[in-house]
Amino acid sequence: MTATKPAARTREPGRKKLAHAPLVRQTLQDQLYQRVRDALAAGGFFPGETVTIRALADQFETSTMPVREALRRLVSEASLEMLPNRTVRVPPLSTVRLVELCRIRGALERLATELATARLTNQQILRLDRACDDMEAALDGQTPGLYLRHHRAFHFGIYKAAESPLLLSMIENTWVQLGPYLHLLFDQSGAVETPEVHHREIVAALRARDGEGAAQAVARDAQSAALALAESDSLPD
Amino acid sequence: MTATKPAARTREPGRKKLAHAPLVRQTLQDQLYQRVRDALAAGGFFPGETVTIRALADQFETSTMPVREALRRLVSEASLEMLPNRTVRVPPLSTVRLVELCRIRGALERLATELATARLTNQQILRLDRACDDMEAALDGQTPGLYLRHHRAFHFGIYKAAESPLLLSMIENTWVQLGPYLHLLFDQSGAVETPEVHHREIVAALRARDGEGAAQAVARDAQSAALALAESDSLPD
DNA sequence: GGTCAATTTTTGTGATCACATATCACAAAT
DNA sequence: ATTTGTGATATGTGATCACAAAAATTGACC
Repeated sequence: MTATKPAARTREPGRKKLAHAPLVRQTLQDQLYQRVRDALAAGGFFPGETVTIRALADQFETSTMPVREALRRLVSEASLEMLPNRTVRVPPLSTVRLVELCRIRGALERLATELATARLTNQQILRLDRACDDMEAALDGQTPGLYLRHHRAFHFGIYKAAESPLLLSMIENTWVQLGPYLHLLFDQSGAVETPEVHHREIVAALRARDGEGAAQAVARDAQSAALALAESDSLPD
Repeated sequence: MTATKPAARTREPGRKKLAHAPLVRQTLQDQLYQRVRDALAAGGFFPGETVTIRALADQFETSTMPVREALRRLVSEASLEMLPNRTVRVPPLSTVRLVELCRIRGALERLATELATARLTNQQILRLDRACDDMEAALDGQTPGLYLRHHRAFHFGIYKAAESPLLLSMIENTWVQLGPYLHLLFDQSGAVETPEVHHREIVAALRARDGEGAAQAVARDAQSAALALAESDSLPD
Protein backbone atom coordinates (compact mmCIF):
# COMPACT_ATOMS: atom_id res chain seq x y z
CA MET A 1 0.00 0.00 0.00
CA THR A 2 2.31 2.73 1.20
CA ALA A 3 0.18 5.75 0.52
CA THR A 4 -1.32 4.06 -2.54
CA LYS A 5 0.85 6.03 -4.89
CA PRO A 6 4.26 4.70 -5.80
CA ALA A 7 4.41 7.45 -8.36
CA ALA A 8 7.88 6.87 -9.60
CA ARG A 9 7.34 8.99 -12.61
CA THR A 10 6.48 12.60 -12.52
CA ARG A 11 7.29 16.07 -11.50
CA GLU A 12 8.23 17.36 -8.09
CA PRO A 13 7.52 14.56 -5.67
CA GLY A 14 9.22 16.62 -3.02
CA ARG A 15 12.45 17.75 -4.48
CA LYS A 16 12.79 20.85 -6.53
CA LYS A 17 16.51 20.94 -6.44
CA LEU A 18 17.98 21.47 -9.81
CA ALA A 19 15.02 21.47 -12.15
CA HIS A 20 16.48 18.90 -14.44
CA ALA A 21 15.57 18.76 -18.07
CA PRO A 22 12.18 17.25 -18.75
CA LEU A 23 13.75 14.11 -20.22
CA VAL A 24 11.24 13.74 -23.00
CA ARG A 25 11.31 10.23 -24.28
CA GLN A 26 9.47 10.30 -27.51
CA THR A 27 8.98 7.04 -29.28
CA LEU A 28 10.02 6.75 -32.88
CA GLN A 29 6.46 6.51 -34.04
CA ASP A 30 5.56 9.65 -32.17
CA GLN A 31 8.36 11.49 -33.88
CA LEU A 32 7.35 10.11 -37.24
CA TYR A 33 3.75 11.03 -36.60
CA GLN A 34 4.72 14.58 -35.72
CA ARG A 35 7.05 15.02 -38.65
CA VAL A 36 4.64 13.70 -41.24
CA ARG A 37 1.77 15.61 -39.69
CA ASP A 38 3.68 18.87 -39.66
CA ALA A 39 4.76 18.32 -43.22
CA LEU A 40 1.15 17.73 -44.22
CA ALA A 41 -0.04 20.87 -42.48
CA ALA A 42 2.64 22.92 -44.21
CA GLY A 43 1.78 21.57 -47.62
CA GLY A 44 4.89 19.42 -47.76
CA PHE A 45 3.07 16.61 -49.52
CA PHE A 46 1.37 16.71 -52.85
CA PRO A 47 -2.34 15.99 -52.97
CA GLY A 48 -2.96 12.47 -54.17
CA GLU A 49 0.62 11.44 -53.51
CA THR A 50 0.84 7.85 -52.32
CA VAL A 51 2.84 7.10 -49.23
CA THR A 52 4.41 3.70 -48.69
CA ILE A 53 5.57 2.32 -45.42
CA ARG A 54 8.91 1.06 -46.57
CA ALA A 55 9.80 4.25 -48.40
CA LEU A 56 9.23 6.32 -45.29
CA ALA A 57 11.10 3.77 -43.20
CA ASP A 58 14.10 4.02 -45.51
CA GLN A 59 13.88 7.78 -45.51
CA PHE A 60 13.92 8.01 -41.73
CA GLU A 61 16.20 5.02 -41.31
CA THR A 62 13.94 3.06 -39.05
CA SER A 63 12.17 -0.23 -39.41
CA THR A 64 8.70 -0.40 -40.87
CA MET A 65 7.11 -0.79 -37.49
CA PRO A 66 7.05 2.79 -36.24
CA VAL A 67 6.08 4.01 -39.67
CA ARG A 68 3.05 1.83 -40.06
CA GLU A 69 1.71 2.85 -36.69
CA ALA A 70 2.27 6.52 -37.40
CA LEU A 71 0.57 6.19 -40.77
CA ARG A 72 -2.31 4.34 -39.24
CA ARG A 73 -2.88 7.16 -36.79
CA LEU A 74 -2.87 9.70 -39.59
CA VAL A 75 -5.29 7.59 -41.57
CA SER A 76 -7.57 7.18 -38.61
CA GLU A 77 -7.80 10.95 -38.22
CA ALA A 78 -8.35 11.39 -41.97
CA SER A 79 -5.13 13.32 -42.52
CA LEU A 80 -4.24 10.52 -44.88
CA GLU A 81 -6.60 8.13 -46.56
CA MET A 82 -6.41 4.42 -47.19
CA LEU A 83 -7.74 2.97 -50.41
CA PRO A 84 -9.42 -0.44 -50.44
CA ASN A 85 -6.11 -1.81 -51.75
CA ARG A 86 -4.55 -0.73 -48.47
CA THR A 87 -2.61 1.92 -50.27
CA VAL A 88 -2.12 5.07 -48.22
CA ARG A 89 -2.15 8.40 -49.96
CA VAL A 90 -2.58 12.07 -49.35
CA PRO A 91 -6.25 12.84 -49.96
CA PRO A 92 -6.58 14.39 -53.40
CA LEU A 93 -8.05 17.85 -53.77
CA SER A 94 -11.80 17.96 -54.02
CA THR A 95 -14.21 20.82 -53.73
CA VAL A 96 -16.72 18.89 -51.67
CA ARG A 97 -14.07 17.87 -49.22
CA LEU A 98 -12.80 21.43 -49.06
CA VAL A 99 -16.16 22.90 -48.16
CA GLU A 100 -16.75 20.07 -45.74
CA LEU A 101 -13.48 20.77 -43.98
CA CYS A 102 -14.05 24.49 -43.87
CA ARG A 103 -17.51 24.09 -42.41
CA ILE A 104 -16.15 21.90 -39.65
CA ARG A 105 -13.26 24.24 -39.12
CA GLY A 106 -15.67 27.12 -38.80
CA ALA A 107 -17.85 25.35 -36.24
CA LEU A 108 -14.91 24.35 -34.09
CA GLU A 109 -13.18 27.70 -34.27
CA ARG A 110 -16.35 29.57 -33.45
CA LEU A 111 -16.57 27.61 -30.24
CA ALA A 112 -12.90 28.06 -29.46
CA THR A 113 -13.13 31.78 -30.02
CA GLU A 114 -16.11 32.16 -27.74
CA LEU A 115 -14.30 30.30 -25.01
CA ALA A 116 -11.12 32.25 -25.58
CA THR A 117 -12.78 35.64 -25.37
CA ALA A 118 -13.25 35.43 -21.64
CA ARG A 119 -9.79 34.07 -20.97
CA LEU A 120 -7.47 36.08 -23.18
CA THR A 121 -5.42 38.60 -21.26
CA ASN A 122 -4.98 42.11 -22.58
CA GLN A 123 -1.37 41.32 -23.20
CA GLN A 124 -2.28 38.30 -25.29
CA ILE A 125 -4.68 40.39 -27.33
CA LEU A 126 -1.89 42.86 -27.89
CA ARG A 127 0.27 40.05 -29.15
CA LEU A 128 -2.48 39.06 -31.56
CA ASP A 129 -2.55 42.61 -32.86
CA ARG A 130 1.16 42.43 -33.42
CA ALA A 131 0.77 39.15 -35.26
CA CYS A 132 -1.54 41.02 -37.63
CA ASP A 133 1.24 43.52 -38.26
CA ASP A 134 3.60 40.65 -38.98
CA MET A 135 1.17 39.13 -41.41
CA GLU A 136 0.76 42.38 -43.30
CA ALA A 137 4.51 42.86 -43.39
CA ALA A 138 4.92 39.35 -44.78
CA LEU A 139 2.30 40.13 -47.39
CA ASP A 140 4.12 43.28 -48.45
CA GLY A 141 7.42 41.44 -48.44
CA GLN A 142 6.04 38.67 -50.66
CA THR A 143 7.15 35.97 -48.26
CA PRO A 144 4.28 33.50 -48.27
CA GLY A 145 6.04 31.03 -46.01
CA LEU A 146 6.50 33.64 -43.35
CA TYR A 147 2.92 34.78 -43.81
CA LEU A 148 1.61 31.28 -43.22
CA ARG A 149 3.64 30.95 -40.06
CA HIS A 150 2.34 34.19 -38.61
CA HIS A 151 -1.14 33.32 -39.76
CA ARG A 152 -1.01 30.06 -37.91
CA ALA A 153 0.44 31.73 -34.84
CA PHE A 154 -2.36 34.30 -34.86
CA HIS A 155 -5.17 31.79 -35.04
CA PHE A 156 -3.72 29.32 -32.59
CA GLY A 157 -2.93 32.13 -30.22
CA ILE A 158 -6.70 32.44 -29.91
CA TYR A 159 -7.56 28.74 -29.88
CA LYS A 160 -4.95 27.88 -27.27
CA ALA A 161 -6.52 30.42 -24.96
CA ALA A 162 -9.75 28.45 -25.05
CA GLU A 163 -8.00 26.00 -22.71
CA SER A 164 -9.72 23.02 -24.20
CA PRO A 165 -7.11 20.50 -25.26
CA LEU A 166 -9.59 18.28 -27.06
CA LEU A 167 -10.96 21.16 -29.04
CA LEU A 168 -7.48 22.38 -29.85
CA SER A 169 -6.37 19.04 -31.20
CA MET A 170 -9.48 18.77 -33.34
CA ILE A 171 -8.80 22.20 -34.79
CA GLU A 172 -5.20 21.26 -35.45
CA ASN A 173 -6.55 18.22 -37.20
CA THR A 174 -8.61 20.26 -39.63
CA TRP A 175 -5.59 22.42 -40.36
CA VAL A 176 -3.55 19.34 -41.17
CA GLN A 177 -6.27 18.15 -43.47
CA LEU A 178 -6.41 21.54 -45.15
CA GLY A 179 -2.64 21.53 -45.64
CA PRO A 180 -2.65 19.98 -49.12
CA TYR A 181 -4.94 22.77 -50.31
CA LEU A 182 -2.20 25.31 -49.64
CA HIS A 183 -0.73 24.24 -52.95
CA LEU A 184 -3.59 26.09 -54.58
CA LEU A 185 -2.32 29.30 -53.06
CA PHE A 186 1.27 28.77 -54.03
CA ASP A 187 0.59 27.55 -57.53
CA GLN A 188 -1.28 30.54 -58.73
CA SER A 189 -0.97 34.23 -58.43
CA GLY A 190 1.18 34.04 -55.36
CA ALA A 191 -0.76 36.95 -53.97
CA VAL A 192 -2.64 35.59 -51.01
CA GLU A 193 -6.18 36.78 -50.84
CA THR A 194 -5.84 39.27 -48.06
CA PRO A 195 -8.09 38.47 -45.14
CA GLU A 196 -6.43 41.08 -43.00
CA VAL A 197 -9.71 42.91 -42.57
CA HIS A 198 -11.17 39.89 -40.85
CA HIS A 199 -8.18 39.51 -38.61
CA ARG A 200 -8.41 43.07 -37.40
CA GLU A 201 -12.13 42.61 -36.83
CA ILE A 202 -11.40 39.56 -34.73
CA VAL A 203 -8.93 41.48 -32.61
CA ALA A 204 -11.36 44.36 -32.21
CA ALA A 205 -14.14 42.07 -31.05
CA LEU A 206 -11.82 40.28 -28.65
CA ARG A 207 -10.68 43.59 -27.24
CA ALA A 208 -14.31 44.54 -26.69
CA ARG A 209 -14.82 41.14 -25.03
CA ASP A 210 -17.58 40.46 -27.51
CA GLY A 211 -17.46 36.70 -27.75
CA GLU A 212 -20.29 36.34 -30.21
CA GLY A 213 -18.84 39.02 -32.45
CA ALA A 214 -15.40 37.50 -32.35
CA ALA A 215 -16.81 34.08 -33.14
CA GLN A 216 -18.69 35.47 -36.11
CA ALA A 217 -15.62 37.28 -37.36
CA VAL A 218 -13.64 34.06 -37.15
CA ALA A 219 -16.37 32.26 -39.04
CA ARG A 220 -16.30 34.95 -41.74
CA ASP A 221 -12.55 34.63 -41.97
CA ALA A 222 -12.77 30.85 -42.37
CA GLN A 223 -15.48 31.19 -44.96
CA SER A 224 -13.56 33.72 -47.00
CA ALA A 225 -10.53 31.48 -46.94
CA ALA A 226 -12.68 28.64 -48.15
CA LEU A 227 -14.03 30.74 -50.98
CA ALA A 228 -10.58 31.88 -52.00
CA LEU A 229 -9.43 28.29 -52.24
CA ALA A 230 -12.59 27.03 -53.90
CA GLU A 231 -12.46 29.63 -56.61
CA SER A 232 -9.03 28.51 -57.64
CA ASP A 233 -8.79 26.79 -60.94
CA SER A 234 -6.98 23.45 -60.90
CA LEU A 235 -9.46 22.28 -58.31
CA PRO A 236 -11.34 19.27 -59.60
CA ASP A 237 -14.81 18.13 -58.63
CA MET B 1 1.14 -20.71 -22.67
CA THR B 2 0.66 -19.04 -25.99
CA ALA B 3 3.20 -21.38 -27.47
CA THR B 4 0.61 -22.74 -29.82
CA LYS B 5 -0.61 -19.95 -32.00
CA PRO B 6 1.01 -20.35 -35.36
CA ALA B 7 -1.72 -18.83 -37.44
CA ALA B 8 -5.03 -17.23 -36.57
CA ARG B 9 -5.14 -14.94 -39.49
CA THR B 10 -6.10 -16.59 -42.77
CA ARG B 11 -9.61 -16.06 -43.97
CA GLU B 12 -10.70 -19.26 -45.74
CA PRO B 13 -7.85 -19.57 -48.19
CA GLY B 14 -9.35 -22.33 -50.26
CA ARG B 15 -12.85 -21.26 -51.06
CA LYS B 16 -13.15 -18.19 -53.16
CA LYS B 17 -14.95 -19.69 -56.07
CA LEU B 18 -18.65 -19.43 -55.68
CA ALA B 19 -19.46 -17.03 -52.93
CA HIS B 20 -18.42 -13.62 -54.07
CA ALA B 21 -15.28 -12.14 -52.75
CA PRO B 22 -15.65 -10.60 -49.32
CA LEU B 23 -15.56 -7.16 -50.95
CA VAL B 24 -14.60 -5.57 -47.65
CA ARG B 25 -11.60 -7.30 -46.25
CA GLN B 26 -11.33 -6.10 -42.77
CA THR B 27 -8.01 -6.52 -41.10
CA LEU B 28 -7.76 -7.86 -37.60
CA GLN B 29 -6.80 -4.48 -36.26
CA ASP B 30 -9.80 -2.91 -37.92
CA GLN B 31 -12.06 -5.41 -36.27
CA LEU B 32 -10.36 -4.88 -32.95
CA TYR B 33 -10.65 -1.15 -33.34
CA GLN B 34 -14.35 -1.41 -34.08
CA ARG B 35 -15.07 -3.80 -31.26
CA VAL B 36 -13.24 -1.82 -28.62
CA ARG B 37 -14.66 1.43 -29.91
CA ASP B 38 -18.21 0.14 -29.87
CA ALA B 39 -17.70 -1.23 -26.41
CA LEU B 40 -16.42 2.16 -25.26
CA ALA B 41 -19.37 3.99 -26.76
CA ALA B 42 -21.79 1.62 -25.07
CA GLY B 43 -20.16 2.03 -21.70
CA GLY B 44 -18.61 -1.43 -21.82
CA PHE B 45 -15.44 -0.23 -20.14
CA PHE B 46 -15.07 1.27 -16.73
CA PRO B 47 -13.71 4.79 -16.47
CA GLY B 48 -10.09 4.69 -15.42
CA GLU B 49 -9.74 1.02 -16.32
CA THR B 50 -6.32 0.24 -17.70
CA VAL B 51 -6.06 -1.66 -20.93
CA THR B 52 -3.03 -3.78 -21.71
CA ILE B 53 -2.02 -5.00 -25.10
CA ARG B 54 -1.35 -8.57 -24.17
CA ALA B 55 -4.56 -8.98 -22.22
CA LEU B 56 -6.63 -7.87 -25.18
CA ALA B 57 -4.56 -10.04 -27.49
CA ASP B 58 -5.26 -13.08 -25.34
CA GLN B 59 -8.91 -12.17 -25.12
CA PHE B 60 -9.32 -11.95 -28.88
CA GLU B 61 -6.83 -14.72 -29.60
CA THR B 62 -4.55 -12.70 -31.82
CA SER B 63 -1.00 -11.59 -31.50
CA THR B 64 -0.15 -8.29 -29.91
CA MET B 65 0.40 -6.61 -33.23
CA PRO B 66 -3.17 -5.83 -34.28
CA VAL B 67 -4.04 -4.85 -30.74
CA ARG B 68 -1.31 -2.30 -30.35
CA GLU B 69 -2.23 -0.58 -33.60
CA ALA B 70 -5.90 -0.54 -32.70
CA LEU B 71 -5.12 0.88 -29.28
CA ARG B 72 -2.85 3.46 -30.77
CA ARG B 73 -5.62 4.68 -33.03
CA LEU B 74 -7.99 4.94 -30.10
CA VAL B 75 -5.40 6.84 -28.12
CA SER B 76 -4.72 9.16 -30.99
CA GLU B 77 -8.40 10.09 -31.18
CA ALA B 78 -8.58 10.50 -27.39
CA SER B 79 -11.02 7.65 -26.88
CA LEU B 80 -8.33 6.15 -24.73
CA GLU B 81 -5.48 7.93 -23.07
CA MET B 82 -1.84 7.06 -22.62
CA LEU B 83 -0.03 8.01 -19.46
CA PRO B 84 3.61 9.04 -19.53
CA ASN B 85 4.41 5.49 -18.44
CA ARG B 86 2.95 4.27 -21.72
CA THR B 87 0.07 2.72 -19.86
CA VAL B 88 -3.20 2.91 -21.77
CA ARG B 89 -6.40 3.42 -19.86
CA VAL B 90 -9.96 4.52 -20.27
CA PRO B 91 -10.03 8.23 -19.44
CA PRO B 92 -11.35 8.62 -15.91
CA LEU B 93 -14.44 10.67 -15.29
CA SER B 94 -13.87 14.36 -14.86
CA THR B 95 -16.27 17.24 -14.87
CA VAL B 96 -14.02 19.49 -16.91
CA ARG B 97 -13.62 16.82 -19.55
CA LEU B 98 -17.34 16.21 -19.57
CA VAL B 99 -18.24 19.83 -20.23
CA GLU B 100 -15.45 20.04 -22.79
CA LEU B 101 -16.81 17.05 -24.65
CA CYS B 102 -20.36 18.27 -24.50
CA ARG B 103 -19.41 21.70 -25.82
CA ILE B 104 -17.64 20.14 -28.76
CA ARG B 105 -20.47 17.72 -29.31
CA GLY B 106 -22.88 20.63 -29.35
CA ALA B 107 -20.88 22.60 -31.87
CA LEU B 108 -20.52 19.67 -34.24
CA GLU B 109 -24.12 18.54 -33.95
CA ARG B 110 -25.42 22.05 -34.51
CA LEU B 111 -23.62 22.10 -37.80
CA ALA B 112 -24.74 18.61 -38.74
CA THR B 113 -28.34 19.46 -37.95
CA GLU B 114 -28.28 22.61 -40.06
CA LEU B 115 -26.91 20.63 -42.98
CA ALA B 116 -29.39 17.83 -42.45
CA THR B 117 -32.43 20.08 -42.36
CA ALA B 118 -32.31 20.72 -46.06
CA ARG B 119 -31.66 17.11 -46.98
CA LEU B 120 -33.94 15.07 -44.77
CA THR B 121 -36.89 13.62 -46.62
CA ASN B 122 -40.35 13.76 -45.13
CA GLN B 123 -40.20 10.02 -44.71
CA GLN B 124 -36.99 10.25 -42.78
CA ILE B 125 -38.49 12.86 -40.51
CA LEU B 126 -41.41 10.55 -39.94
CA ARG B 127 -38.98 7.85 -38.94
CA LEU B 128 -37.38 10.23 -36.47
CA ASP B 129 -40.78 10.88 -34.96
CA ARG B 130 -41.27 7.18 -34.58
CA ALA B 131 -37.87 6.87 -32.94
CA CYS B 132 -39.17 9.35 -30.35
CA ASP B 133 -42.09 7.02 -29.70
CA ASP B 134 -39.69 4.14 -29.26
CA MET B 135 -37.63 6.13 -26.80
CA GLU B 136 -40.66 7.02 -24.71
CA ALA B 137 -41.80 3.43 -24.78
CA ALA B 138 -38.37 2.32 -23.61
CA LEU B 139 -38.53 4.89 -20.84
CA ASP B 140 -41.91 3.60 -19.71
CA GLY B 141 -40.72 0.04 -19.96
CA GLN B 142 -37.64 0.74 -17.85
CA THR B 143 -35.28 -0.69 -20.45
CA PRO B 144 -32.33 1.68 -20.45
CA GLY B 145 -30.34 -0.37 -22.93
CA LEU B 146 -33.12 -0.20 -25.44
CA TYR B 147 -33.56 3.49 -24.76
CA LEU B 148 -29.91 4.17 -25.49
CA ARG B 149 -30.11 2.29 -28.77
CA HIS B 150 -33.12 4.24 -29.94
CA HIS B 151 -31.56 7.44 -28.69
CA ARG B 152 -28.48 6.81 -30.74
CA ALA B 153 -30.54 5.87 -33.78
CA PHE B 154 -32.54 9.07 -33.47
CA HIS B 155 -29.56 11.37 -33.32
CA PHE B 156 -27.52 9.64 -35.96
CA GLY B 157 -30.54 9.51 -38.21
CA ILE B 158 -30.16 13.27 -38.32
CA TYR B 159 -26.39 13.45 -38.53
CA LYS B 160 -26.14 10.88 -41.29
CA ALA B 161 -28.45 13.01 -43.37
CA ALA B 162 -25.92 15.83 -43.25
CA GLU B 163 -23.95 13.81 -45.81
CA SER B 164 -20.63 14.88 -44.40
CA PRO B 165 -18.57 11.80 -43.62
CA LEU B 166 -15.85 13.75 -41.85
CA LEU B 167 -18.35 15.50 -39.63
CA LEU B 168 -20.14 12.25 -38.92
CA SER B 169 -16.99 10.49 -37.83
CA MET B 170 -16.06 13.38 -35.56
CA ILE B 171 -19.48 13.22 -33.94
CA GLU B 172 -19.17 9.49 -33.51
CA ASN B 173 -15.87 10.19 -31.87
CA THR B 174 -17.38 12.45 -29.25
CA TRP B 175 -20.00 9.81 -28.54
CA VAL B 176 -17.32 7.22 -27.99
CA GLN B 177 -15.55 9.54 -25.61
CA LEU B 178 -18.78 10.18 -23.75
CA GLY B 179 -19.43 6.45 -23.45
CA PRO B 180 -17.74 6.01 -20.07
CA TYR B 181 -20.01 8.68 -18.61
CA LEU B 182 -23.02 6.47 -19.27
CA HIS B 183 -22.10 4.65 -16.11
CA LEU B 184 -23.29 7.71 -14.23
CA LEU B 185 -26.75 7.14 -15.64
CA PHE B 186 -26.87 3.45 -14.85
CA ASP B 187 -25.39 3.73 -11.42
CA GLN B 188 -27.95 6.01 -9.95
CA SER B 189 -31.65 6.38 -10.08
CA GLY B 190 -31.95 4.44 -13.27
CA ALA B 191 -34.53 6.91 -14.37
CA VAL B 192 -33.01 8.75 -17.27
CA GLU B 193 -33.56 12.44 -17.19
CA THR B 194 -36.17 12.68 -19.83
CA PRO B 195 -35.13 14.90 -22.70
CA GLU B 196 -38.08 13.85 -24.77
CA VAL B 197 -39.31 17.42 -24.97
CA HIS B 198 -36.15 18.40 -26.77
CA HIS B 199 -36.43 15.53 -29.18
CA ARG B 200 -39.93 16.47 -30.14
CA GLU B 201 -38.84 20.06 -30.58
CA ILE B 202 -36.08 18.91 -32.88
CA VAL B 203 -38.50 16.95 -35.01
CA ALA B 204 -40.92 19.88 -35.13
CA ALA B 205 -38.21 22.26 -36.29
CA LEU B 206 -37.00 19.79 -38.88
CA ARG B 207 -40.53 19.34 -40.17
CA ALA B 208 -40.84 23.11 -40.49
CA ARG B 209 -37.49 23.08 -42.32
CA ASP B 210 -36.19 25.54 -39.75
CA GLY B 211 -32.50 24.73 -39.73
CA GLU B 212 -31.52 27.31 -37.18
CA GLY B 213 -34.31 26.26 -34.84
CA ALA B 214 -33.44 22.58 -35.19
CA ALA B 215 -29.80 23.32 -34.52
CA GLN B 216 -30.68 25.26 -31.40
CA ALA B 217 -32.97 22.50 -30.20
CA VAL B 218 -30.17 19.98 -30.68
CA ALA B 219 -27.81 22.23 -28.77
CA ARG B 220 -30.33 22.51 -25.92
CA ASP B 221 -30.67 18.74 -25.88
CA ALA B 222 -26.92 18.26 -25.70
CA GLN B 223 -26.62 20.84 -22.96
CA SER B 224 -29.38 19.30 -20.88
CA ALA B 225 -27.71 15.91 -21.21
CA ALA B 226 -24.47 17.45 -20.06
CA LEU B 227 -26.16 18.99 -17.05
CA ALA B 228 -27.86 15.73 -16.13
CA LEU B 229 -24.52 13.96 -16.16
CA ALA B 230 -22.63 16.74 -14.44
CA GLU B 231 -25.11 16.90 -11.58
CA SER B 232 -24.59 13.27 -10.79
CA ASP B 233 -22.76 12.54 -7.62
CA SER B 234 -19.84 10.17 -7.92
CA LEU B 235 -18.36 12.57 -10.44
CA PRO B 236 -15.00 13.81 -9.24
CA ASP B 237 -13.38 17.09 -10.10
C1' DG C 1 3.51 -5.17 -83.23
C1' DG C 2 -0.02 -6.14 -79.83
C1' DT C 3 -2.42 -9.01 -76.24
C1' DC C 4 -2.73 -11.88 -72.58
C1' DA C 5 -0.82 -15.02 -69.24
C1' DA C 6 2.92 -16.20 -66.11
C1' DT C 7 6.42 -14.50 -63.24
C1' DT C 8 8.76 -11.33 -60.42
C1' DT C 9 8.64 -7.43 -57.42
C1' DT C 10 6.48 -4.51 -54.36
C1' DT C 11 3.64 -3.68 -50.42
C1' DG C 12 0.79 -4.38 -46.37
C1' DT C 13 -0.37 -7.52 -42.49
C1' DG C 14 0.53 -10.41 -38.74
C1' DA C 15 3.71 -13.19 -35.71
C1' DT C 16 7.72 -13.59 -33.08
C1' DC C 17 11.90 -12.11 -30.95
C1' DA C 18 14.94 -8.89 -28.39
C1' DC C 19 15.37 -5.25 -25.42
C1' DA C 20 14.39 -1.25 -22.29
C1' DT C 21 11.57 0.31 -18.82
C1' DA C 22 7.91 0.04 -15.36
C1' DT C 23 5.70 -2.22 -11.63
C1' DC C 24 5.52 -5.09 -7.83
C1' DA C 25 7.24 -7.99 -3.95
C1' DC C 26 10.34 -8.75 -0.56
C1' DA C 27 14.45 -8.24 2.15
C1' DA C 28 17.70 -5.31 4.53
C1' DA C 29 18.98 -1.08 6.79
C1' DT C 30 18.16 3.09 9.26
C1' DA D 1 7.98 0.90 11.51
C1' DT D 2 9.23 3.40 7.55
C1' DT D 3 12.34 3.59 3.99
C1' DT D 4 15.51 1.92 0.53
C1' DG D 5 17.66 -1.31 -2.50
C1' DT D 6 17.36 -5.55 -5.25
C1' DG D 7 15.41 -8.93 -7.93
C1' DA D 8 11.38 -10.91 -10.54
C1' DT D 9 7.70 -10.19 -13.49
C1' DA D 10 4.96 -7.52 -16.63
C1' DT D 11 4.56 -4.41 -20.40
C1' DG D 12 5.49 -1.45 -24.35
C1' DT D 13 8.61 -0.61 -28.33
C1' DG D 14 11.14 -1.72 -32.29
C1' DA D 15 13.28 -5.14 -35.57
C1' DT D 16 12.91 -9.06 -38.38
C1' DC D 17 10.63 -12.78 -40.61
C1' DA D 18 6.79 -15.05 -43.17
C1' DC D 19 2.98 -14.71 -45.94
C1' DA D 20 -0.80 -12.94 -49.04
C1' DA D 21 -2.38 -9.80 -52.22
C1' DA D 22 -1.62 -6.31 -55.55
C1' DA D 23 1.32 -4.17 -59.01
C1' DA D 24 4.79 -4.30 -62.32
C1' DT D 25 7.43 -6.78 -65.46
C1' DT D 26 8.48 -10.21 -68.69
C1' DG D 27 7.70 -13.46 -72.12
C1' DA D 28 5.25 -16.25 -75.47
C1' DC D 29 2.05 -16.53 -78.87
C1' DC D 30 -1.16 -14.80 -82.27
